[in-house]
Amino acid sequence: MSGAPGQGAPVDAGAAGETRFVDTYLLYLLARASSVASAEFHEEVRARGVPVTVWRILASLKGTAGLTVGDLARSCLANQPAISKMVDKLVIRGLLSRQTDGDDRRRVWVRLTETGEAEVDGLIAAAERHQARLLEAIGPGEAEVLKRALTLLIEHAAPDP
Amino acid sequence: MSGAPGQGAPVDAGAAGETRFVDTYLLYLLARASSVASAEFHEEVRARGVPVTVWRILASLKGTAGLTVGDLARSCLANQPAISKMVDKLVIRGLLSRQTDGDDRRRVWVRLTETGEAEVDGLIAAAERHQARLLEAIGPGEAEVLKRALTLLIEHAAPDP
DNA sequence: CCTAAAAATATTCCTTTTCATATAATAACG
DNA sequence: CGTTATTATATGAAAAGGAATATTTTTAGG
Repeated sequence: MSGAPGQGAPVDAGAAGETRFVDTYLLYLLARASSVASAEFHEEVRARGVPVTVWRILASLKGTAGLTVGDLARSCLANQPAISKMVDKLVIRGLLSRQTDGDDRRRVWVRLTETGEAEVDGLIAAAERHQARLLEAIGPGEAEVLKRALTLLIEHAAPDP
Repeated sequence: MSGAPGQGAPVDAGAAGETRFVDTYLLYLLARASSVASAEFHEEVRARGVPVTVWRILASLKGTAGLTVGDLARSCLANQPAISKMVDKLVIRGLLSRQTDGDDRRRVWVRLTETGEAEVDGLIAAAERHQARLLEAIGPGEAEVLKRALTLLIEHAAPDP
């Protein structure tokens, strides 16, 4: 008696008539693009035993002389408490160091240790290889168009605080 | 914008002229654009007492005759167990219904109830208002360029199963 | 100065997500 | 057909994340 839904064939995921609101919704398109473009590389990162959040923390610090906890959180697109806790663990694991600022003792500088540098260097090399493949797949011209449009969007959507 | 992460410009890298790897990394630019562009509206959604995951579930179902749990999870860019559990709660709250497929009893169809439809209609109206403002801010031509580039990226990065 | 407000980080509590696996049903194949 | 593989969803323990708040330090105002 448990009939099939709607008697006729119900929708499958998105094969037929895409009349859903979300399919024309810019924020969804953005989220989806980010998700699918990152999926493959994030898989590779996890396969190396590195959670994506950790990758973001390490990558954000690379090329800096250290970031405060708050700036690090913003760079990781994450909340401050989440980063605070994750930094704890990475300090324990020897990848990061913490140091209270000398002038303003509320602030805490987070830096890569030698071990952390080595770890992130390998990850960045992998990221660059992946990005090269991705850019080749979509074409360099298209990549430039995309980057420019994204930058413009970021500027318009997020006025500097 | 109390709890919303991810706004703002690239973090100060310290010495002038220094450029971090992430600041030229396409996947980071994408994640940041998505985060920044969504932050304001997600704040509005949460202010209505709706977690973002719930918004995604409801919005994904709108305009369909139901989705299976797996398809719903993919549409929400989330894991299957997470969606399975959240659907549980929304069924209890009367926003969704579950029904096992008649032909293939492994599959479970998830649908909006009348209450769920009413809830999502209000959210979608808000989303459309927000999107209109966003598109106006970046300009309609730019929006088209962006949508086209994102669609292309999705097609190239996501091999359809 | 002294006190009130603001800022940066840490902490607490609770919800959600994740990872791995269990369960159940269908498909495939000899 | 019976057995093995595969697919879809659910479940359970552990980790992560988020909202609210505490703590410490600095800044501002009178």
